[in-house]
Amino acid sequence: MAKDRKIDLVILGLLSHEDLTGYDIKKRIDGGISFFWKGSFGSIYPSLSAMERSGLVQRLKEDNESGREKIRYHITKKGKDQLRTWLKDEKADNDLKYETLLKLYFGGAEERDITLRNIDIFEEKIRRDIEVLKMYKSSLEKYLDNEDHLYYYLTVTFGIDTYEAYLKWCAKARKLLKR
Amino acid sequence: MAKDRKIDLVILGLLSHEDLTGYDIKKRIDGGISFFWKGSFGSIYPSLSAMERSGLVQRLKEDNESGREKIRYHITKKGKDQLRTWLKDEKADNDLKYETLLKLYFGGAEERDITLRNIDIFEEKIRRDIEVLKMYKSSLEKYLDNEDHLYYYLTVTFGIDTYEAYLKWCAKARKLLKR
DNA sequence: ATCAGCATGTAAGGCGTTACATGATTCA
DNA sequence: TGAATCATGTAACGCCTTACATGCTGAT
Repeated sequence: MAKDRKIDLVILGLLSHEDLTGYDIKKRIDGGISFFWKGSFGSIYPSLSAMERSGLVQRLKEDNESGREKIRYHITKKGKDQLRTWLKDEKADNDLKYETLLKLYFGGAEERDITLRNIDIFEEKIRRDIEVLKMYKSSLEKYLDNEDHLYYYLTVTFGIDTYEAYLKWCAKARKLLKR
Repeated sequence: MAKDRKIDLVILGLLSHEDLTGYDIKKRIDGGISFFWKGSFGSIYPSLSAMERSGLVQRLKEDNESGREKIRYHITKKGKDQLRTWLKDEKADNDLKYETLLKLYFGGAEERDITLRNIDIFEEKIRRDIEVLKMYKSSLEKYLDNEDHLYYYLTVTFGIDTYEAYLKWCAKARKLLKR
């Protein structure tokens, strides 16, 4: 039952780049990292409150121009230390749940057409997603001398490379199933 | 809050191949499908009880040779229908959580050596896992005329192909980071 | 005026893990 | 005789999602 709220680390990581509101954090997660991590408001806001209580992040007093409620957070020294401790920790679980592969594995319970259709759907989704990643890639390529951008770039190329492997596999699988 | 216990489908899928005990099911999950799905006793046994109550699976009366407690389950007609309905359902969420990529993305908070080390660890794990997959592959190749084996084979090649893409990416990433 | 997007948060509940509890059997 | 494996199950608890609740702001 070790405390293992990965969302905390995601938030600390994002805050190590810039000060952000909970809403901003959600947008950052939905943007560049959503293909390998997800997060909802229902986990972000409680995490921010908890981390504020334990001194990992700080509320910034906004020059409340409007009166609109908006809480921007800043990472503290303690928060940065926690982030670095996690980065240095050698264990990392990559927890993959491919429902598509599950359906493929149990495909024998239905007609082949069903499996072929499921592969098509998977492929279509990947084709759409890879386009987005390629756009990210080309905009990141221009600033590889920026340290952070280099890291973003590497995650994006990871995505593109694996997605391309998926697409090649789809073609092979289709061929095998159509025989 | 839609009921969405995927473990139920995993179990129904496995039972569509053969009658199994809860313990057997755990072994099957840890074997061929663990690289894309996981499951623990704490979810398997409650799922079996629930599915028995709703008539998706049936206990088999063992010719209790020994007296040793052992409950083998059989999938019912209703269970098979549920499995097929799921296979035909076009939505499939492939939920990937790569903690390694998260650490990579936030790598800027530490020295490059840390990131390089994390890539090494990732690569070592993949190299080990790909060997296992290749063994599965070569034993499955002999029986591709068997419908079920064809499906197992396809999931295994999916794993091998993507893992090979990971390995290529590791080399590229290392090169970029060492400049 | 209306609607999309900005912005924060809570409540209920589902899913799943880890740890625990228990005991039989097989094999060295 | 002791360890590994077979075998079933429960309890506690953690994490997260979905849905709900609320209200402001900016653009059309």
